[in-house]
Amino acid sequence: MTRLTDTFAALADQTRLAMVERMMAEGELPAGALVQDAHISGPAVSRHLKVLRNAGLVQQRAEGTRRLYSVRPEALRAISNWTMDHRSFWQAGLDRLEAMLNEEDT
Amino acid sequence: MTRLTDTFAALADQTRLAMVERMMAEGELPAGALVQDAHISGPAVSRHLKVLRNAGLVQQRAEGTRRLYSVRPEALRAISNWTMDHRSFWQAGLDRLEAMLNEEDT
DNA sequence: CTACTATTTAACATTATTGTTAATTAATAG
DNA sequence: CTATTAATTAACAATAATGTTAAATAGTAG
Repeated sequence: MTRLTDTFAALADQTRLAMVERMMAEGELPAGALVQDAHISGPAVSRHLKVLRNAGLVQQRAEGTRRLYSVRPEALRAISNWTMDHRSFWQAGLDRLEAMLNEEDT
Repeated sequence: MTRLTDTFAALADQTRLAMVERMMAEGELPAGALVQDAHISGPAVSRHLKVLRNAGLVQQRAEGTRRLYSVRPEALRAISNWTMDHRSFWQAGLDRLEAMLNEEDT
């Protein structure tokens, strides 16, 4: 199991957070596509991906010479669970959350 | 506004995460009380508190010679909001979340 | 096999982070 | 004023993180 601090550490960097958000929005992406957006070198991106992978935040799949990366939902769920575990602390009342739920879905 | 990456960075350390969790559970605590639990020196704890403060995760209040620290709910809410913003990605169905809500509250 | 493309690993420099002990600041007690 | 308690800042060492360029690895094409 990945420790929560490792998950947080993986997201404690603008470049990595942006990569993760992009993957969540666009789905699986090859390393090369992620290099385009990041204003850093390929090797740097490659290592950021390694960090994300070691933290269990993304998974890798090979397709020919490409490496396709995608976010692992479990990792995000772990964060969500943690905030939920402490919901009583930061949430004044249930109203806000319920409103959010009712708003977006259906 | 604190950047989300700063919030994650603040929680990317076992010592700090433990301190935050303890403050959420027990409420406002003097720096000294946090030193007890952490197996590191006072100055080290002091700097961890500074990191948490700079990240907007905790707030400080003076009472005599003591410094009372407490977690800022907004910070936790920011994380929760982020996971919620990407809920559609990590959440298979609404079932799980709704179950959680109905379970703990009334 | 050679060349080309995609990506990672290696080697290295720079800057951040974290811990320690010693010194400083600040409030209160006598 | 001096001593005591609470906590922080200073100075320093050790380790980790991040970026760069050059080299290596691995498919695919001809």
